[in-house]
Amino acid sequence: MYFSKLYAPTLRETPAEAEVVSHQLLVRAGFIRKSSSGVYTYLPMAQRVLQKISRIVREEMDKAGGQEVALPIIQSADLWLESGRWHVYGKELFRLKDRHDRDFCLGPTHEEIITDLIRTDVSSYRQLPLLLYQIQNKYRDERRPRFGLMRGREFIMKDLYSFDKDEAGLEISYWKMHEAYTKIFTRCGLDFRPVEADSGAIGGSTTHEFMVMAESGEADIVYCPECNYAANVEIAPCKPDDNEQGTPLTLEMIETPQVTTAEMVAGFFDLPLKKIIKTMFYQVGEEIVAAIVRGDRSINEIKLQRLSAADIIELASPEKVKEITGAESGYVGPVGLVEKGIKVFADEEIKTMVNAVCGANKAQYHFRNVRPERDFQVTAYVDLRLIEPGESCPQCPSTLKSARGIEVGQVFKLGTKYSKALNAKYVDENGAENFIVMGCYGIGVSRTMAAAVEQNNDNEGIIWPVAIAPYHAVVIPVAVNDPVLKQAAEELYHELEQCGIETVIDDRNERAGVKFKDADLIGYPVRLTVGKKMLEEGLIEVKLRKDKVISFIKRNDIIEFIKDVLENS
RNA sequence: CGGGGCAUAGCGCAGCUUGGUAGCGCACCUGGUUUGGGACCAGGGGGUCGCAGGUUCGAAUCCUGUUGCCCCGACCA
Repeated sequence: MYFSKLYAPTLRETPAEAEVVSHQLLVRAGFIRKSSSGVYTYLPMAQRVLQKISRIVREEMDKAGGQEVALPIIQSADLWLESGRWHVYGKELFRLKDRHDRDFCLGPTHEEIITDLIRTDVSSYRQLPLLLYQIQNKYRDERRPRFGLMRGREFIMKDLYSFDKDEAGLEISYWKMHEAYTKIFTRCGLDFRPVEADSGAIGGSTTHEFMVMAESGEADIVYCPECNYAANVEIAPCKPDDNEQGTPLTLEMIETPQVTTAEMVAGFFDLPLKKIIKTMFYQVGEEIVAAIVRGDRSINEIKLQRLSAADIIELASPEKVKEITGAESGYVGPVGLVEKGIKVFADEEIKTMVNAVCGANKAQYHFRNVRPERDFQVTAYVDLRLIEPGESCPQCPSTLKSARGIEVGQVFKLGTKYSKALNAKYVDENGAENFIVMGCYGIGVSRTMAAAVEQNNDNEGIIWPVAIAPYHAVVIPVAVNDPVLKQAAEELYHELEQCGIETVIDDRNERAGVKFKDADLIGYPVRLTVGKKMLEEGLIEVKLRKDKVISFIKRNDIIEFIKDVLENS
């Protein structure tokens, strides 16, 4: 490709609205432009990257037995009413009406559509397992689109749905996909981890999220450096720490003016934070429940939520807290709550606390020498806290580290949720009807592109992994008005192209500095400069984007050299 | 959805407080000089100042409304 013809308008300045580095660089390097909030146009460079990612995804899906389909983006409300999600999906569903005033939506995901498809055409166990996938635009009217491609309202996603006759079959499909995902992200050249995660509103038991490791990621994860354990902090199980024991003393109420936070309480009583009991109230549907953890811990709301059937839990309003306890938050505690009919969920660590301190449910007072069970009742002891780095790995004796990740894929076991809702059954070997057992497996293709940039960049620009780079190499003739140099660059360019090395030749009548800057910004893995050394000694200057080293290779050896570099990257 | 901010040329911004008919840098076009890390000189094109009302002799500037966009939070495959 001749750069002079390439539609890749680069920008010297960073657009003001771009916050994260992937957004800034993709805009600056001429890959994307914003159309409206959370909606982007992909320019030729981005399109090439997306197609490379898609191609890798397709190859691995096909290898795993998947078959590609194309599903409607405009979906009738009827199916969504049938599955019940028309009302529960909420405002994130892009809804529209046709000229007859009938309801439709733009597909945010395709469980309804695909289940509808197979329920009419799949009727026998002989047709199972079946793996169908699609790579298409998805639509979600995000409350707050942000971070460029990372959280858009229109985005490209691969979804594969598996249909099995039973749980055992689903188990096989699930791990097949897990393996395929591992291959996909490995081939894309990304540093990633599959992590155990919360299955959220979609339901189902097991789920893994595939996280590209990057500081800018939205997900907090913990992982073990020794074994393969990794989990989203939302679900990472915690082992209770041993509490300091001692002779139980008598409960006392102490006046504690203006002492409200756990840190202040600890300071006031001259005790470590771990001797404090922290009490939080949550609104769970119509009910208010209390959750208690040690002062040095945080409550994991996901774990709390899993204890109830409610979809949403949120911190109770200060008014509610006062109404129930008679005190302001800061002076609340678990004593007497169960007697008032309030459920109290205590973290497992609470159980063995001795001579602890908690709010007295009376303004300006705390209790000290509190002991669970002697001084207050709990509804249940459960794992309720947020894990912290440095805690021990659940699988091995090592300690966990923390990291942040960008979720680029997830694998879910759906079970029979949708087949039951939409009545998708098959007849088994014994002639009995059963619901089809489903799984769904998504990869954010456009998000993967952004994640790749997020993980691979420096001050100068993007550093594309070879497998998904828009082009492999750029040839820079240092002066295009020197006919000999220009000719040499042209020949090199054509030879590279003929060898299947995707190349851009920067034939613009620009100073070399401009071309170098753009090459770094765009992030071609290999840069070939044709300059004085070519004319004088027959040497081509080679620089790899990912490192600083410049080497000179004989013109005759250059093709083999580049091939070698690309294959080993 | 709560809180905050912004909207002036393709991009980044100034002008607004104190109304007088729009400017800077980059980009773009023409000519010339340059040519290994975002060159220089000269000339040029491009904006109903987000939109709609209002105040005023006169509004980018003041007032009201409205739309879009961004950030923080809540929420989320």
